[in-house]
Amino acid sequence: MLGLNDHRLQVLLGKREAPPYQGRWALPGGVLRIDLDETLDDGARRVMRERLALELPFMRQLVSVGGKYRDQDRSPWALSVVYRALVWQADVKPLAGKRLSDLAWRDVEDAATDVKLAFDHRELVALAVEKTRQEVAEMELPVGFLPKAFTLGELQSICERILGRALDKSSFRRKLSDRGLVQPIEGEMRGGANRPAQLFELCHRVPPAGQSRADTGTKPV
Amino acid sequence: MLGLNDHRLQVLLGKREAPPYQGRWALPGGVLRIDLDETLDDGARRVMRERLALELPFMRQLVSVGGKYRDQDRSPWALSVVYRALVWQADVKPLAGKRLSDLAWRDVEDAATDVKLAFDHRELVALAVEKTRQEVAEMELPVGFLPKAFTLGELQSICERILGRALDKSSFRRKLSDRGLVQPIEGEMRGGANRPAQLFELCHRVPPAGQSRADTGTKPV
DNA sequence: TCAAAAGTGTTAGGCATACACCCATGT
DNA sequence: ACATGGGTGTATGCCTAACACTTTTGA
Repeated sequence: MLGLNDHRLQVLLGKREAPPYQGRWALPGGVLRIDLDETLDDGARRVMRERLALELPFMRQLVSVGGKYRDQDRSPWALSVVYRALVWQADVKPLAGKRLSDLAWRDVEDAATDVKLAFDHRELVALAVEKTRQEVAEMELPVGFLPKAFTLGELQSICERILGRALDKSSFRRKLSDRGLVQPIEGEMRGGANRPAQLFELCHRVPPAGQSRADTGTKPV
Repeated sequence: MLGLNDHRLQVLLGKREAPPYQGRWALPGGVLRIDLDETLDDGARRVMRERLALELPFMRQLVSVGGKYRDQDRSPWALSVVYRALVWQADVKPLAGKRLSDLAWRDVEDAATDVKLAFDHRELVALAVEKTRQEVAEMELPVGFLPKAFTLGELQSICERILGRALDKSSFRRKLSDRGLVQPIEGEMRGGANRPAQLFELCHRVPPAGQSRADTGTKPV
């Protein structure tokens, strides 16, 4: 669970109440319920719903890890399917139920280098951050993470916070329009203390029949 | 299991003897043995070893799929962790044991569009091919798939067969040397019916401390 | 009038494609 | 001699980072 606030990208960690790794920070998770979950994705959504009372549209399976010694105090073999979610921290009121004594947002840079996390969760955090940044760098916009309407400045700021670095305004906007990812709405707004900004929304249509950008790996010879 | 022959990239399919999907072609698989497999990767290796009597160095987990109705004739819930392997067809003598009545190599283009494959295996084939091609296009060389020594012509031919399209010789070689992926060996060879070719091997060292190519997503501002 | 953010245009350089060209060997 | 594949150089064009510039509002 990666969360964005006004400043930076963070990851939600919980402190484990019981062994293994008692007292260590870990990624929150849950167990699959074959009576409730029709698919893996369903299970991931259910766990998030139970924990956060929130419907998460932008979840993505990252990897599965499993092994004999993964959780040997409780089971002879354990398999975890790792999902990533993206949320606004402001939208979320996570509650430390279950087996966690505490919950906290932690900077991703921190967590990805903290060798004291439980299990292999440090690597998992690093993987999630890397994948997410790669997606944003390639302009796969974090759908479901965006409001219905946003200004280009806001969008850029979101991407910058996820990437952890500044972007060039002009290049950013050209890329957006070249690939036809967003379109203006007719109600402009956002006039805080300066020039008002045009509002945009996502284009969910297929790239409009033309050519522009296929990118299915089919490069010319 | 993707296999390369002198001409093209193919995928190994088996014909199912029993329901579900009796008589349909499917990707060969096996069940995890928590008494034998210490990790998921171990399990994947063991299944391949049992089926092909071959140690496969270049396996990669692609995705996990699971659901209530995935294999409902045999189990109320089924989870599959999908791996991809790359092999030389010539090195492999697969035998149709277990629950398969037949085995065959099939062109990947074919299989990835054949709606009659069992389960969701058409999508899985398409995914495996896409990922593999993307790796090759980005010059993540198929390690373990290459002989210890090879000529640049051979390497290019391998990549071309995987990608299913021709590559430019000059660009291909420049990319290799720019990124320091291969290095020449001092014993040259391969003089069939024309000029002999220098033999190369992979560089497994980290990019030699300099800068050249970091590519951890850290682009300049 | 000034600050601050929106919005647009231009330039320079890196990278990859495409192509042209020589080299060495067996037939 | 010539066909075949090895090996190398070069130019064109695209994409993008970098930056300069104008516009519009509130204070």
